[in-house]
Amino acid sequence: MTNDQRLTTSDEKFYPFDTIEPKWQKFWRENRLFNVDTKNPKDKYYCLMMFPYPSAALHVGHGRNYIIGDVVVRYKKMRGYNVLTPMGFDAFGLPAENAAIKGGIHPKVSTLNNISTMKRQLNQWGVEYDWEREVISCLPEYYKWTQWIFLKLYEKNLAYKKKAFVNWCPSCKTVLANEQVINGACERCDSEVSQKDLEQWFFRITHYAERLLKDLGKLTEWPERVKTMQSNWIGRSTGVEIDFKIDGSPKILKCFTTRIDTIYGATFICLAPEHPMVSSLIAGAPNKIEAERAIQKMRGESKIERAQADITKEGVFTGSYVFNPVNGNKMPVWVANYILMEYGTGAIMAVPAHDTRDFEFAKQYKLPIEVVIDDPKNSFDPVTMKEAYTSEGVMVNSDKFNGIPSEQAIEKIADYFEENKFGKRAIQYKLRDWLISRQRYWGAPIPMIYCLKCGTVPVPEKDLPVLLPENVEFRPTGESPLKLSKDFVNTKCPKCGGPATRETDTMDTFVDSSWYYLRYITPHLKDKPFDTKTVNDWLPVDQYIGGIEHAILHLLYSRFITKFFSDIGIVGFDEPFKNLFTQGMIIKDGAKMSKSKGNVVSPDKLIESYGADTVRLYTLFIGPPEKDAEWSDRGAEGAYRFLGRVWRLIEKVCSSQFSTLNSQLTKEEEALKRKTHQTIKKVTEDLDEGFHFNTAISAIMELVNAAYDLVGSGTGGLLGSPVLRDAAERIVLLLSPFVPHIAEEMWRSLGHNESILKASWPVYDKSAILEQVVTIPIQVNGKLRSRIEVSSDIKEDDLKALVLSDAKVRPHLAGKTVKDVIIIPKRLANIVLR
RNA sequence: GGGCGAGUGGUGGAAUGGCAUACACGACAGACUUAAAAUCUGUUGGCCGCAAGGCCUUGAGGGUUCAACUCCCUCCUCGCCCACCA
Repeated sequence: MTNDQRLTTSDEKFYPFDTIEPKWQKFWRENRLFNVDTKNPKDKYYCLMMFPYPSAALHVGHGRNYIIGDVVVRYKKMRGYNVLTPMGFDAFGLPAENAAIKGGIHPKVSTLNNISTMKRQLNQWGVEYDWEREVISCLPEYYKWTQWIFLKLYEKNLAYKKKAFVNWCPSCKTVLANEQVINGACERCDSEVSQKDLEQWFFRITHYAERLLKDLGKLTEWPERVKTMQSNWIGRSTGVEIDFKIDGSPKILKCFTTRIDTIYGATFICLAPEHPMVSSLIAGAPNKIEAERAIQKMRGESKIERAQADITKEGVFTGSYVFNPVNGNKMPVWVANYILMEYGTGAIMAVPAHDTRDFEFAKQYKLPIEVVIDDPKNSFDPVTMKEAYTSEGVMVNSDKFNGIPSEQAIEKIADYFEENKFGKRAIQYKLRDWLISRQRYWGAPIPMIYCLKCGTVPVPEKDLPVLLPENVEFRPTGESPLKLSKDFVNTKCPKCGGPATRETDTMDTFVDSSWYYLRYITPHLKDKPFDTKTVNDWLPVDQYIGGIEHAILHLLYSRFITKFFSDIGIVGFDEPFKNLFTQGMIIKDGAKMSKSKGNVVSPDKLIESYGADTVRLYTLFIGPPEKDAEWSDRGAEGAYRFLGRVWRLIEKVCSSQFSTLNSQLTKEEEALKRKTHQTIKKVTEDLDEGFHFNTAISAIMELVNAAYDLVGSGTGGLLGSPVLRDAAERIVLLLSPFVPHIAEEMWRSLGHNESILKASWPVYDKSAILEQVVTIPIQVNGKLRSRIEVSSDIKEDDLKALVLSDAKVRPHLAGKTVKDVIIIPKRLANIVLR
C-alpha cells in the first residue's frame, strides 16, 4: 500500500465542511465582497494572478497559484486595503485547435466549456475574484483591442514584415518565436525545430532592448533569478565593430568583437554560411564548386545540430582575403558552421590563441596562431599551446600596445580604431525582434490587408475587430486555415476600394497576454482598450503572482508593451508589475504533474473528502511557496486533522460561560496571553515580509496546541477564562486568509454578525509579548552545559555570577582559568576557558 | 562551458552568527473501545550508559569567531536557466 491510497476511512466528518463551504462561497459572492469600484482608488491594492490557459481541468499544482493569491487578497482586505482581484482566461492557443482537429469540437466550444469547468473549480477552492471584470482573450470584444495594439505598433513602425529564416515546428505546423525554442526544440511539443525562409510579422522589441535591460534595476521587488534570466536573454555586450577592407573589392566586411585587445592576434576571418557576402567572396575561388557544396551542407544543418557545442567544426576557404587594419596583414576569409548569422554581423575575426572555438578551428584547418596576450605566470608558444588562453593578461606582439594590461588595451585600442576610422564602438544584444505571425487558426487575426494597387494597408480602426470566421476547416497544412475561407480572405482595399486580400496569419497568443492586466481595470469599454486615468490610478500591479516558466516570455513581452503604451502616452508608468512572486511547482512521484505522465492530483476528490480548506491549508503548509514541493495525500490528511482540532476547540469555547474580568491573571493565563500575542506578531511578519505561509501556519498550530494544553481534557483548565476566549478569536482571525470557510463559520459561532472579511487583522500588544522570566542557555567553550531561569531584566554582572556558580557548569570549570564570560542579553551565556 | 539555486532526522521542512532538528507527516507505546477507526496522552537524530550523564551530528574537507546550518576558501552531488553569442 503506498502512502497515498490509505485515506481516512471514517465516514464521520470532523466538521461539516460540505455544508459550510458552499454556504460561505455563496454569501461572499452575493454580498459582492470581492467586487471593487475602480472609480475609487483610495488605499488601492491590485493583486493579480497570471490568468490561465483554459485546459481541461485544474490540478492541485495549478491551485497553488490561486490559493497563494487568495491568501494575499484576504489578508490585504483585513488590513484595510481596497483590493482589486480580477481573473480571466488566456483563451486562444494551440491545444484547443489540436483537439478540434482530433475530436471535431470547435475550439470556441471546447474553450468556453473548459472555462466554465475551471470557474467551477476556482469557486470550489474558495478563491474569490471580481468576476464582473472577467476577460476572455478569444472573444471579439477583447481581441479587437489586441488588433488595435498591432495597428498602433504598425503606425509607429514597431510592427513590420520581413522575409527571414524563422523557427519552424513541423509538428505544430507553425513558426515559433526565439523565446519558444528550447535547445532547438519546440517548447510545446518538443519536436525538433527547423529553419524556414518565410515572410513574417515582427514586433521591434529590440528597439526597447536597452530600456528593458536598464529598467530591471527599478524592479527591486522582483526575484533576482527572474531579473538575471531576463538580463541574460537580452544579452547586452559592448565591443568594437571593425571595418575590414576586402582585397580586390571596394566592399567592406564588418565584424563585431568584444575583445578588440586581441586584434593583433587575428589571423583569419569566419563568416556564417548564411552571410549575404558569401556568394561574392567565393566567386573567384579555385575550389568554387567544392566550397559551394560545403556551404550548402552547413546551411542544411538544423538548429539543434548547430546548437550543440560539441559538434565538429566545419569550414571552407572562400578564396578571398581582407586586411587587418592595425598591421596590414592579409587574412583569409573562411565560412564556418560555428558562426551564427543572427548575432553580431554574422562574421568574426578569429583569434585562435585567445578564443577556444577559433583555436579548435585553427588546429583543424592548420591556420596560423599568434599569441598577443601573455599570462604573467606563463609564456605561451603557439606551437605547443594545448588550448586558447582566454583570460586577461599583458599585451605582447601588439606594436605600441605591448606591455599594458589587456583590460586597459580594450579601451585604448577602441580609441585608436575610432581615431583612425578603422571601425567604431558598438553594442550588441542577443535579443531578437519578436516574431508574432502564426500559421494557425485559433488566434487573433492580424489586421492587415494586401491590395495589388496600394500594397500593404492596415485595417482602419473603425473596422475592428477583424472577426475570426467560425466556419473553417482545421486541417493543418502549414499555412493558416484562414486561407481556406474565401469570405475571410477576399475583401476590399480600405484605401482604393479595389479587390484585396486579408493577412491570414494570426497573432502569437503572447500578444493577447501582454496587456490583459490593463483591460481588467475598465473591462467593458467599447471605444478604447482601457481608460487611461483609471488605469493610472490602479497600476502598476501591486502584487503579481505566477509560475517561473514565464520569467522570460510573458514578463518580457508585457514590459515591452507597457513601455510602448507609456511612449504613446496612454499609460503613465513604464513598468507594469511592482512586486513579482513566482511560486514553485507541485511535484508528484518525482515529476511535474501532467496528464501524459498520469500523475495528476485532482482537487475535486480531495475537496469532496476533506473540504477546500484542507486542500488550501496543506498546499500552503507543504513548504516555502517559491520552491518546488512533493505532494502527499497523507500530508493533506494532517491538515484536515488540524482543522478538526481547531473546530473542537472553538466548540468548547463557544459552549463555555465566560467570566467578565479577572483581577489577576493566573500563570497559565499569562502564558497563553503571551503566546497569543507572539503568534500575532509572527504571523503578521511572515505575511508582510514575504510569503512565509508555512511558518505562519506552524505558528498558529503552536498556539492551538498551547490552548489545548490549558483547556485540558474534559471540563477543567482554563475554560471560562476571557484569556482563552481572546486566544480563540485571534486564532480564527489569523487562520481566516488561509482557511476562509471554516474561519467564517467559527467567527459567526463566536457571536459576530459581520463577515470576518470585514474584521480587522489583529494587532499584537508589545507589552504582552515580553517575558518576565527567560531561560538562558549556558555554554562552556561553545558547548551547551546548562540552562538557568532568570528575570529578564537581570543585570549582566549578576547573571555572570549566577552562570559561574551553576551546579552543572562548575565541574567543567575545575582546574581551568576563566578567560571571559560572554553574555548576550536574554539569549545566551558562554564561558570561555583558557 | 557560463550563470543562479539547493544539499539539515525515516519524510516535508524550521532556524541567516547565539539552545540545530520548531511545526507537520510517518513510526512506536498507552488510554478509550467487544474490536477497529477517530480522538486523547506520551516517546521518536545517532552512538555509549541501568541511570546521572557523555560523545557525535546540518553533502565532504579546511578557515574566520567566544560561538558557524548560517560568513570565507576548496571539492562533491543534485536542480534550474543560458549556451559555438564573437
